[in-house]
Amino acid sequence: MPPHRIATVAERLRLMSGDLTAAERKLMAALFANYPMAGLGSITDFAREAEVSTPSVLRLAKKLGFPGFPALQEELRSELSAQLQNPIAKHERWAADAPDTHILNKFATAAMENLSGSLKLMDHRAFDAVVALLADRKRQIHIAGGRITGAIAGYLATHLQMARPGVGLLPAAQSLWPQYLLDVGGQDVLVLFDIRRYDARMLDLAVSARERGAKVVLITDQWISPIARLAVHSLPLRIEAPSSWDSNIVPLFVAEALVAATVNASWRETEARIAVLEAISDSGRRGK
Amino acid sequence: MPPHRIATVAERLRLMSGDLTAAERKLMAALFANYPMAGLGSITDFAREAEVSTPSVLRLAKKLGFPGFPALQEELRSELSAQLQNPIAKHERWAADAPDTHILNKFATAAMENLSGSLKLMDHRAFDAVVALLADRKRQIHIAGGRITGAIAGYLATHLQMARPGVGLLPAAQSLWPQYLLDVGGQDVLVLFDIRRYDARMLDLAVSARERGAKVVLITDQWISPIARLAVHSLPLRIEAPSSWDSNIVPLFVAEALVAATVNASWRETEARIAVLEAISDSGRRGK
DNA sequence: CGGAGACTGTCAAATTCGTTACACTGTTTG
DNA sequence: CAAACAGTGTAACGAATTTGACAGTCTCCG
Repeated sequence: MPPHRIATVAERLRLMSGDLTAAERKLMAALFANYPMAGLGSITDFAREAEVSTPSVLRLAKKLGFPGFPALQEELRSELSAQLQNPIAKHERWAADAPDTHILNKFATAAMENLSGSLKLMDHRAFDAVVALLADRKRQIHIAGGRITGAIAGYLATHLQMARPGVGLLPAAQSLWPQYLLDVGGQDVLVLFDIRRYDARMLDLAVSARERGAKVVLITDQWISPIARLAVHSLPLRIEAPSSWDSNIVPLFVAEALVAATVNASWRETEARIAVLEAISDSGRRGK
Repeated sequence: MPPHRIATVAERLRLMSGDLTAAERKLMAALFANYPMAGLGSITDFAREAEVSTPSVLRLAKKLGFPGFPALQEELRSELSAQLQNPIAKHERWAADAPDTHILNKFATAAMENLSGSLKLMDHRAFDAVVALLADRKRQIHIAGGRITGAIAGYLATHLQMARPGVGLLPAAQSLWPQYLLDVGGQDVLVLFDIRRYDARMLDLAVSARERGAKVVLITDQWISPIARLAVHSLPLRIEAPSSWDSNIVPLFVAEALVAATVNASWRETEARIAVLEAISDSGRRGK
C-alpha cells in the first residue's frame, strides 16, 4: 500500500480528463474498457491495445505522478487486490463510486431492462421483414414521428438517406401532412413511431396512407397503438423510465439496428453510395 | 482466449496437487493466499513471496502446460478479467430464438457495453454539476448538435423545455448560428453534442460562446472533441456500434438522464409547470 | 553404506521490457 | 507567413526479466 496514494488511478484519470492529450485519452478509454486488467500486461501490449506508441503510455504514467510504468502497474494491482477483498466494492460495475440510488444508475438499470424486455417482446422475423421492405429500392420510404418521437424519426431518416435513395421525412408540422400524402404511392413504405399518448392525427395518417396502398410499419410501445391494426408489421417495445416521461432509448436502438441491417441487406448498392458521401463530406471540409 | 484452456489455473493446480514437489506446493500455497494477484507481478517477486527460486516457478508453469511464465500470467489475467465482466457478459438470451449473430443481438450487446463503458468513463460528479447548471433558472440554456447529433440535441431541448423556461435549440442551419449568438449572455449555459468527425464550426461556436462568458457543457465520445478544453464540464461516452456509423444510444441515455435529474433537482418549480403542460395538451386534444 | 534419481538453487545468456533521445507533424502566435 | 511549441511516433539504449545449463543436496533403495 503506497503511502502516496490519494485516489485510485481511475479517479485521478477522470479528474485530469480535461487536460489529457489525444493519445492519453485513447489510453484512458482503453484502460476503462477493461479496468484495470488492460494495464496489467506489458507496456507494449497496453500501447498496442490503445493504438498509441509506447512512450505515450510512459508519459501518461508520469503525468499521473508515477516515476515509471511499473509503479503505475503496482498501484493498479494493489487497488485490484483491495477491491477483491471487500465484496462491498463489487457493486462498482456501474458509475464508479456513485451510490445505487444515483439517477445515472437507476436509469442504466431501467435502460437494460427495457432493452432485454423489448427483445423478448419483439419478433425478430417481423424485424427482418421490415428490413426487407426498407432495403427494397423500388419502394419509396416515408418516415414520421410525433411530438416526442419526431427526433427519433428524424434520426432514422437521416441515416436511411445515407444508405439509400428515396427516403423522406414527414414535416414536423402535422398540418402539412395531407399535401405530403399526395406523393405517397402504391409500393411505398410508411414507417411510423407512435408511443403512449397516441396521436389521433397519426392514426389518420396511417389510415390515409393505407388507403393509398402504402405499407405501414409501426414502432410503438408495449401497449401497442391502435395503428397496429393497419400495419403490416409492428415492433412493440418497452419504454419505461424512472422519470416523468417515457424513455426513447429502445426506439432509437431499433432505428439504429434497422439502418445497420438495411445496409447489410443491400451492401453491394450501399457501399458505393457511402463512399461517395464520404468524398462529398471531405471535400466540403477541405473547401471550408 | 487461448484455445487450449480447459480449466482455470486454480482448478488445474488442485487436480495436480498430488504430483507436486515441495517447492511447487509452496508456490501453490502462495498463489492461493491471494489468488490470482500473487501471480501477476514479476516471476522474481512471486518466487520470493513463496520462498523458492525463480526457476522453480518456471518449472511449475511448464508443468501446467504453459510454454513459459508470461503465458501463465496472461491466462491469470484473462480469467480475472472474465470474472470481473461476468455480470454484463451473462445476459440471458436476447431476442427469442434468434441466433447470437443476428443483428439485433449484436446491437444489443454493443449497446450494453457502450452503456457500462460510458458509466465507467464518465465522472458522476461532472454529471451532477451539469444538472445543477441546467436546474438553475437564472440561466438561459442553449443546445446545439451536429449533423447527426442534431436529433439528440432536439430531443434534449424538447424535454428540457417541458421542465423549465428559457431553453433554446440552435437552428440546424449553421449559417444562422452567429446571429443566434447575439442572445447568448454571461450567465448562460451552452450544451454541445460533438461526436467523431468533430465539426470545425462547432468548435468556433464554443469559442464564441465562451468569449461571451457562457459556460460550455460538452457531450462527446471517448476520443473527446477538442472542445473539451473550453468546456466547464465534459461527459465522454462510448459510442461504438457494429455498423457503418456510430451509435447515439448512449448520448440519448445521457440526455434523458439529464432531464430526469434536472426535474428532480427543482421539483417544486417543475411540478406545477408539468401540470399546466398536461392541461394544455389535453384541451388541445379535446378541441380537435 | 553407496549410488541413482529426483529436486532445487546459483549463475549467466538471451530475450523482452522500459526508458530516453530525437525527429516529424500540425497548430498556434507574433 | 515564419517561428515557436506542443504532441506524437521511431529508433536506439540500458535495465530488468525470463530462461536454460549446471551443480549441489536430499531421499530412497539395494
